[in-house]
Formats: sequence, structure tokens, C-alpha cells
Amino acid sequence: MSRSQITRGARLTQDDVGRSTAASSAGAAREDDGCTILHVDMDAFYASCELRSRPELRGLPVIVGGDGSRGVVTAATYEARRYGIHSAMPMSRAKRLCPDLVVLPPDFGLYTEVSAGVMAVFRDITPLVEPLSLDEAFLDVAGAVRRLGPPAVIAEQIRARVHDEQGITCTVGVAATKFVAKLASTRAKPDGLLVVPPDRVIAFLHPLPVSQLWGVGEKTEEVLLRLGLRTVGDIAHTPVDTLVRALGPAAGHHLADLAWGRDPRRVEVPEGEKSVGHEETFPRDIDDPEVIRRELLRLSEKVAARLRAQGVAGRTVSIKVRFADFSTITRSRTLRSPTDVAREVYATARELYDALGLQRARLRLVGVRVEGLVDADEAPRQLLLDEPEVGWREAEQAVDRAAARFGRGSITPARLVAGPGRDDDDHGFGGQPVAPRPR
DNA sequence: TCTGGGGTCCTTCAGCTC
DNA sequence: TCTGGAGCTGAAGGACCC
Repeated sequence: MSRSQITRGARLTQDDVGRSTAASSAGAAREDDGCTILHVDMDAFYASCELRSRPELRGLPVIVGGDGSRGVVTAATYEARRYGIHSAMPMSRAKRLCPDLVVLPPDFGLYTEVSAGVMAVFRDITPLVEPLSLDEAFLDVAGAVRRLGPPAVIAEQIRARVHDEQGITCTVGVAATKFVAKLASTRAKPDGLLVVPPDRVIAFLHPLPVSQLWGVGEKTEEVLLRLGLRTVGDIAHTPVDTLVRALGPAAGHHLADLAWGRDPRRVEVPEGEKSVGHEETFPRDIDDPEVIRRELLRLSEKVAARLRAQGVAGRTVSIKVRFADFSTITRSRTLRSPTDVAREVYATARELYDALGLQRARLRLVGVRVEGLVDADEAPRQLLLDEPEVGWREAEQAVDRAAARFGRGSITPARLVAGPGRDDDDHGFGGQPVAPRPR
């Protein structure tokens, strides 16, 4: 195998990889020397998970996506991609491109389970695992080289184990930096392996289009194209000041560094999430404030339950409102102390919504998010003068216990059960069956 | 064509304190 | 007592990623 050549499909043995990644002159350093960063990316992850239990669909154009008129494609098999279908594409368009498309509803429980198995394989290799999402992660294997072999050999071990233990394929990029490792895995997809040695980084990067750079999306690409910058090489040879003027200091310096392969970021084991939120697009636009408030209540319930499940509480509550014309606004408020109580989250979300003073504006989406998370046990609690020691938090914890036993949804605020309900001062929580009502 | 849902990070601006 | 600047924080919006 020539340098940087993609290995695809077949799993290699240690000897194969040793030969394939060695420099041409005998006794010279291996070309994966110093390439201790691995980026592992599952191939069409959600769709691959589904196909494990539906082998009859293999070889067919299959997508996973939300139902309803406003869904988008969440994952597409490579057979579906041949029709031009890709993730985030509106479902209606995907069906037009391929009338024989097989559409499966998402099963996030299954994907979470498979992901946990895959991450366990990674952590068996090295403790330095930085998951980016359910289906991809960075690994720093510097500490595993003596035990398991060179990085390319470790990459093949991972590919083989994920295939054998989880029944899905993955692609691995191997490089000295996170950014190049990620680009390498993108280039080698699907079911491939690509090593980019340090002395080949510039030759690998500079012909790529600017859109391949991390942080360059639709808007930034437009700006760069207006400056006449089409490739990573063009960016590399542009004065940093020009990039900073066009994109701001952070993005300007960031792109200049990436264009020369400079990426000092280390693989870091994440400490935890920084915010928790839920949002929902209505099947059709809604202008009834009562329906919108009820949705805010439902979302607040879900957010607070997740906060409690993770043992965290947050100080800032924000709402997101998307209008029928797709314009979007957010509003937020920072509380005096962190909360994981649905009643408090909803009360704040509702106040933020009411303060907008919308006169029956048609809304497409609403969302609730809690930010500024801290450990719930260490979070200071601001007891109000008339608040009992055992109150809503304890009541909602009781609901959590009941939900764990009987299923989520077994206990629901009365307002979410009874349809358009009261608009009273307890914000719809009065009917919670197990909640002791504070006085 | 018609755009989900979960997140993170950056920029800008306003208000506050020193 | 008044004023301007620095620094901090919160709020809002936007861009981006998977």
C-alpha cells in the first residue's frame, strides 16, 4: 500500500499493517510514527444499527428519519446516498429523489445501546476517549502503543472488534492531530482506514475545498468564496489579518492554523454536558397561546427530568421560538440559584414567552433549555419565605421514582392530560397526583 | 426544496461596579 | 460629586457540528 493509501473493507493483520504503513527504505521509521490520534466514525450509524436486525434490507436504499410532514433524514445508507440523499435533507425531497426508499423511524434507545458497546471497545484500548456524538470519538493511543502495537495496528484492531462485537462497520483516521485524523476518516469512508503521516499533512490538506475545514459552514464558506478562497491552500497563503477582518479573531486565527495543519487540541475526556434542552416542531404552525404554553410545560417536564436523572441543576433558563417564516429568537433569564425542578423551569419559560407579547403569531417550533449546569448536590438552594422544606423538588423526585417503576408518562401534570386546561397560578402543576401541594 | 433535534462556541451589546 | 474607562456578567443571536 502506498503512503496515505486508503485501506477499505478487508481487515488487515498486524503484519499487513506493518508492511503497509512502513516507509519505503528498510529500517526507516514507520509512517504512523507520531500519529497517535485516532478518529473513529461509524458508517451510516443509525441505519447500520437498524440493518443488524433487518438483514433483508441490506443493499437497499434505506434512511432513518422522523415521521410526519416536517421530518428530515437522520441517517442514510450508502445505497440511498447514491440517489443524492443525505442527512438533514427534508423527507419529502428524499422520497422524491428515490420513490423506492425504505424509511425507518428512529430508535434512539437502540443507538444509545450500540454506542455504549462501541465506546466500551474504545475504552478497552485507551482511557483517553473523547466521544463527539453517539457514533464518533477521538482516541489518544500513545499510551497503548507498547501494549498493542503501532497506531495503524490499533486502528485495525478497533475496526475488527467493532465489526465482530457490534455487527457494524466503522472508519478510522490516524494522524498526529485531531483535525487531520477527522479529515482522514471522512476521506476513507466507508469501512476504511487512512493514515496521514506528519510529512504528508500539507499535501493532504491544501487541495481540499475550504468547506472541509472544521468550523466552515454555509455562511463562512460564502465569505471565503467572496474573497476568492476556494481551497485550504488558498487560506494557508492568505495573510492572517485578512482572515481576521473577514471572520473575526477567533475564526480567523483558527482557520489559519488549521490550514497549516496546526491543531494543538488534545484528546480530552469530557466532564459532562453544559446544557440540557428539548425542542419540538409542531406538525403545523400554531397560534394558540394556550397550546404553546402547554408545550412549554411538557418540554420543561422533560428537561427537568433529565437534569435530575443526571444529578445536575442549572441557573439559566432559555426558550427558543421559531416563527412560521423560520426566523428564530431566543430569550433567557438567569435565576438566583440553580434548579432541576420542572415547576421552576416552566414558570420561567412561561414568563419569558408571555413577555414576548406575541399577538397570535404563528409558531413553528418552541424549545426549552437549561444552561449553567452544576452538580445538584452542591447547588445552593434559595428557599422562599413561605416555601416548605419538603416541596416541589421532592414531589418531582417521587414522580421520577414512579416513572422508573411504571414508565415515563404514568404520572403527568393534569394540564397535559386534560387538554386546554386552567391558566391558574400553579402553572398547571396542581393536578400532579403524588405531589404534595406546597402552601 | 423547505428546512429536526441535540448540543457548543463565538460575537456583540448593554448594564453594572469599581 | 461627576465622568470616563476597564472589566465582568448576562442576554441575545448566529454559526456550526453530528
